[in-house]
Amino acid sequence: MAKGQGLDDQLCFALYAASRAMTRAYQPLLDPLGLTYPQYLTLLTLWEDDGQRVSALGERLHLDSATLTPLLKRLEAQGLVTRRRSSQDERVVQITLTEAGWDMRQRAGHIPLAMLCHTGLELGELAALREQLKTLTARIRA
Amino acid sequence: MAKGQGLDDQLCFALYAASRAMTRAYQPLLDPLGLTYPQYLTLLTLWEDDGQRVSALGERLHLDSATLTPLLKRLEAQGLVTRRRSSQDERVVQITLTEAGWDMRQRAGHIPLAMLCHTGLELGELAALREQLKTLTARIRA
DNA sequence: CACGATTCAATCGTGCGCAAATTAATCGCC
DNA sequence: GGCGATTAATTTGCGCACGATTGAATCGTG
Repeated sequence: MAKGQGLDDQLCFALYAASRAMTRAYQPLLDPLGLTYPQYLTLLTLWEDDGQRVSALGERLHLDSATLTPLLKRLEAQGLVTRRRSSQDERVVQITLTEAGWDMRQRAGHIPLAMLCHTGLELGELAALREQLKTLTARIRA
Repeated sequence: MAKGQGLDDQLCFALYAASRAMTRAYQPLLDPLGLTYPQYLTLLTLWEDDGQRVSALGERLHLDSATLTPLLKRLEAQGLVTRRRSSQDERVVQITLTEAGWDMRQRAGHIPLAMLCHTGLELGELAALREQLKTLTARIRA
């Protein structure tokens, strides 16, 4: 049996397992807000930069419109965002936070710190791991 | 604006993005074999330990039977595994690799090294990152 | 101005991922 | 042996992800 071929030797499985564990860890915090994990990430993006078009959100989150369109419709149905065609360019749909969408920012404000505690990582460890993952992601995508 | 609240500050997003980037990177290698990424991980598990029951696979992969049952049916439809009820306990379904399932191990044998090259990581870096992710996963699940 | 190429979002089809409900078999305890 | 509790897998329903296609608006070039 060649070495490095087992499930537990694979970085890909460690990533896959960690990512799903992380998603599950967020769920008890997001459920009371009526949000899913990708919806929360989408709101994080909008809180940083409101009024983005769908394609810009997609570039930021690395999701395509086939994923975002229905997700944004669900956020709209919850009254958190509005979807409006640009008058300058009718192809473009701009996503804008509603009052409730901005309010959600406060309601979700405790989540990052709660998750930081949950991971049990020092701030420095967290930053180091995050940067390693970003580097890895950039290399993989290249 | 509070610090540590932005999308790019979140470890969760770095993990989420890295995991999906990794999955996409495997795809060109798996497509010719007719496998998806979770199917490949499932086969890795079976190559290590053939004849496992569905619940054992689930514990190994941290997937529940609602995910595995249809996935395993698709692997069975491709002729890579057989699903058979245990005669000792009719509730249990045992998953066994077929000849084609074992052959696939050779056909997929180049993938780990190819992906290692693709990440551009040294063996030591990879092992370190992998162990950090495992530790993180264990802490999150605790 | 015309018209092919491009861009943008939406749609369609497939395969996860997981909570909740279901069905069938086994276990435990009397 | 009988019967409620438990266990194993399946099914159902929903929300991502993503490749591929579509349809509409805009751009670019002649």
